[in-house]
Amino acid sequence: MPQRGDELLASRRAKLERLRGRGIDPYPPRFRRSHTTAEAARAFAEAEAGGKPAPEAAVAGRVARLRRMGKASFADIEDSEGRLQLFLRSDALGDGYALLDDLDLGDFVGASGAMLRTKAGEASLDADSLTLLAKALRPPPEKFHGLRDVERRYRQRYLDLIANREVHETMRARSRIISAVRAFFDARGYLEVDTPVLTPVAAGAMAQPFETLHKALDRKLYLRIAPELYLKRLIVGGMDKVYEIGRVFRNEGIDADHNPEFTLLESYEAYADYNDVMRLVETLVPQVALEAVGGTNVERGGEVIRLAGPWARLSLHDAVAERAGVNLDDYPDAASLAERMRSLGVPVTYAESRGRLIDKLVGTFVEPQLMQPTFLTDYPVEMSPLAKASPADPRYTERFEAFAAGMEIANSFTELNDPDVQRARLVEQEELRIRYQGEDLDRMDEDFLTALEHGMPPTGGLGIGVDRLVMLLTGSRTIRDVMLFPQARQAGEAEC
RNA sequence: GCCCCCGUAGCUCAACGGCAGAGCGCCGGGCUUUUAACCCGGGCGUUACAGGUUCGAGUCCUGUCGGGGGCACCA
Repeated sequence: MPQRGDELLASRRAKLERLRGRGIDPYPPRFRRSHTTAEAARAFAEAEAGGKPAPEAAVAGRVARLRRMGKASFADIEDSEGRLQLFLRSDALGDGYALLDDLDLGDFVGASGAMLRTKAGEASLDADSLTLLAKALRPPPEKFHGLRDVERRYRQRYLDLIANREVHETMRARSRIISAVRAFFDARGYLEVDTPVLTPVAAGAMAQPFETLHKALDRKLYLRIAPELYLKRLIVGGMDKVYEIGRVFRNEGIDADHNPEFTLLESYEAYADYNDVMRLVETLVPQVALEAVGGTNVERGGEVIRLAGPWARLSLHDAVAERAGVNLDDYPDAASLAERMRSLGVPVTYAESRGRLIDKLVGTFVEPQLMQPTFLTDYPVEMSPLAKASPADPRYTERFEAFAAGMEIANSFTELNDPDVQRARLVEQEELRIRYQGEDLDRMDEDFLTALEHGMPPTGGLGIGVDRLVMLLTGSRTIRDVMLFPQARQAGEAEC
């Protein structure tokens, strides 16, 4: 099947064969570089400042630009750290200059020589040898406009990385953020653990799971939607402070801040409660920001978001009363609340539970306004089956979610540790799912309930969406920009 | 799952229903300090795919595929 652009590929293949004909291996096994591009430039600048002779260097990278003249040329090569100009002269390279005839943009080369400042003032490597390290058989994206095609940016991320250098910096920031989060928990004596990704019950959150099959056991398994219930088993077992950073999978829609697989941080600390966790979060986020992006202020839509704590605290009840004008206590059941929301113009059906209605109310009137970091606290019990009820008012729980830039970034509660109450709450959720969503999936994790019956100490738990934290700290507008290989949107699977 | 928008050269983009174009890239030639190098010459294309309307379709219509945005879903 002939492809478009065949001539371009044929031209590169012809060069490949010519090189082989000249006894040049287009894919040599190694090249020893003495400096990265950035190191070479730095060493040169230091030598100049100290009045020392220009350093020798062996550098390597991908040819990003090529300015050919008759007997002298310039090639800009790129590695992960930056770009360096090679000054290639016929009299310095001798026969090696002929390599330029078969060199294309995108090829990898190595070069050695002394650093030199050109007439135009650019630090360059005055090459006395030039070696082909890998021939590129396909052309790189256009050098000036870069790669704009969103589909290819994500599906062929390597092209995006070649053409759009800022992607490298976002991913480095992501790596620094995760390292800083680890360092934060490690320094506080938390143990990092790994719990199962393949699980017999899709529990710990409400999302739809991905299913798979274990052949030898002939058993259906689910990719985890949250590590929560396993981490609590560890608290039961006496591991008092644990955390996990791992991938979870939710079979739900894809949009600017949802991807089917994403990275979730969860931590649990025995003898802590949700107030302790609030202090943890408002310490963690600014500290990570400082270490990973160099400051605690980030910009979002022209507004400066100040991450330094302490953060605002606002009860969900008061937030809804203030911003939606609805006193939740006046609408104790789903039907009356749905009626009230309709009068506010919120599109609701009567086939929604009270918890879901409140969630919609908060999502419509409260969350989008929470630009500065805010803890929204004391969620209604219907929305929080794993959280301990407030002793002062059992209609609410000791739970908070943290918002910044209008985005949920953390969820936490004083964990429910009464096994009988926990069972009753989970049974209630099962009934709601069957009644409102027609879901027949068994979500009861009996082993977890057994663990609770062995006794779990009072515990404060936390979940943070790591990708959203990276979005917040890097100013990214979509979750796809902070994940290297986001899921393509793709319409539903073929029906037949 | 629903609604709206988009798909043209390798890349970035033009083209009133009337001969498919430009810049970069690429190919040939020139050039020993360039910076999106420059100069001369060359369009390299199944206009996503399949049908339809029309004298004539990149453009209008239907469907399919892919993408983007919004809604729904995500306790």
